[in-house]
Amino acid sequence: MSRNVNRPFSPSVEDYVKVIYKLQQSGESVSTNAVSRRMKTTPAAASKMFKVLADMKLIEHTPYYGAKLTLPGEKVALEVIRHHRLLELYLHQALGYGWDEVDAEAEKLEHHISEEFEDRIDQMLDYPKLDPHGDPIPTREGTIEPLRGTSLVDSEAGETVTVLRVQDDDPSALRFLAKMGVRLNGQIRVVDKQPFNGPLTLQIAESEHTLGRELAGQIFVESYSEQEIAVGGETWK
Amino acid sequence: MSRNVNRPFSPSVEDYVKVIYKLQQSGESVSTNAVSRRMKTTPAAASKMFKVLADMKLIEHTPYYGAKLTLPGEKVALEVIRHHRLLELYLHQALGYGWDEVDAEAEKLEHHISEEFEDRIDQMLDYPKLDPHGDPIPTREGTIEPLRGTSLVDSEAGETVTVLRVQDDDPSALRFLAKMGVRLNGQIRVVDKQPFNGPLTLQIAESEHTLGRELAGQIFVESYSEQEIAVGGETWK
DNA sequence: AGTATTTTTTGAACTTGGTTAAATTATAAC
DNA sequence: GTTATAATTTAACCAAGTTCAAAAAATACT
Repeated sequence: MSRNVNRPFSPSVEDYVKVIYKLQQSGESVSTNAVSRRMKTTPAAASKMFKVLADMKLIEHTPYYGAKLTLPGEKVALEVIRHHRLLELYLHQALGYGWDEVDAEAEKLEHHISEEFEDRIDQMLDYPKLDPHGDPIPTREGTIEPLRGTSLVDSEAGETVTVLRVQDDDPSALRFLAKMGVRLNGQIRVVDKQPFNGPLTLQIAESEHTLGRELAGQIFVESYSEQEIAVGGETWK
Repeated sequence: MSRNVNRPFSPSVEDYVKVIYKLQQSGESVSTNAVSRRMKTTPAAASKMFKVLADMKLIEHTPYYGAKLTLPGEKVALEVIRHHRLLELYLHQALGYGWDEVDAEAEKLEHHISEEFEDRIDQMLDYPKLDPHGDPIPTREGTIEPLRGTSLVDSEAGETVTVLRVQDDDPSALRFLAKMGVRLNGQIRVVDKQPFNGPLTLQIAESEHTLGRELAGQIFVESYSEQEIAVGGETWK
């Protein structure tokens, strides 16, 4: 196993690359605007950083159009994301952190752990494949499984689905959903779906709840029949 | 417990304060030179930083003479040291890090863990009092027990002593001592002590070893009879 | 005491990552 | 197709933390 033993990139560079990676999953080319919004800086800062990243060959940047990661850039992003998701799972499993707490702590630590630390918690967790929100953990080698599930908003009334993944960025949303009974690998029956972008009525465990389109969009599911065995992230506080 | 919930100091400031704390344990006033040597920067950088720290009221600095921590400065230092030593012990106990490996990893993480993390590993470790090298772990409240033991070089031939503490800065020295059988809370019999700053002959477990004054100076012991129960850091890889 | 040496501080300059305001380019609207 | 608007980049500047070289102060030497 060789792999970049010394990560020569600053936390800031790592963060930009990570954000670009996530943004380019949805749309093709990534704009300075989109990046700066996510990073809570100004577009000017992102624009400058794009130049730095382009010099480092981590992105290809066509001025006024946007950027996309190079192969090395993608490797860097996946290494950071690997750290993040391993840390999330570790904090959850080993230290009892809640669903909603892991993201913030992992965010701070992801740039500062050694490969040694990464390997040890990976081993401790028995080489997990998913983080506590159902996101795939990249491999050491820099590969990653595709995101699983389709959005709950696309399910039809009457369907019963299994929760595979939940958007992890907003702690209060996570707490809200958890309180409602939403669990990874748990079942949800779509009782009703109001038209005109109205809320969904869901049956979770024994009780019924209504949920707005926005939050429902953050839950990714598969039809109940086609389940597989989940490998990680299946325990809860 | 209130305690400074947001640590508003940069990693750099925290590091300087920590180094000053350690240096002022031996000599009274701490010089920019001594600090810069430890931090592997230039005296100019330390001199600049002394001014910053003085403005922050973390140190009192008399130009051309030296500096010492204020009470708030000491609190900051002890908080950082608490993080460091808790992390060392956690890495050792929970993740199987070796004696010699914990310092470097803790060094990187100490500035980036939350109070939440600190509390959780503290609890996980059952509120330990000593780190894996026998150094006392400061309390949340910013107090610390005095360093235990007297240097092995001051022991006389014929004495049998218990190892209470070992200097932690040099990993290769730690590996060397570990290979020789030096263990926290282990016994050492001083068989002989050559004059003219010559080496000591030690009996550790069944075998005899010779050890130079320099390394012997890094081992802190107490006379075998006056032992107490050690509360933390007593297990080994 | 007076000079030489060492230590400490200061000043100018650089790097990284940020801001605000102005200029530039793309996109949308009529 | 010109014009208005929105997005992007550039320019000038700030702050933290560093370096190197020079100046200033303390210490040591004889």
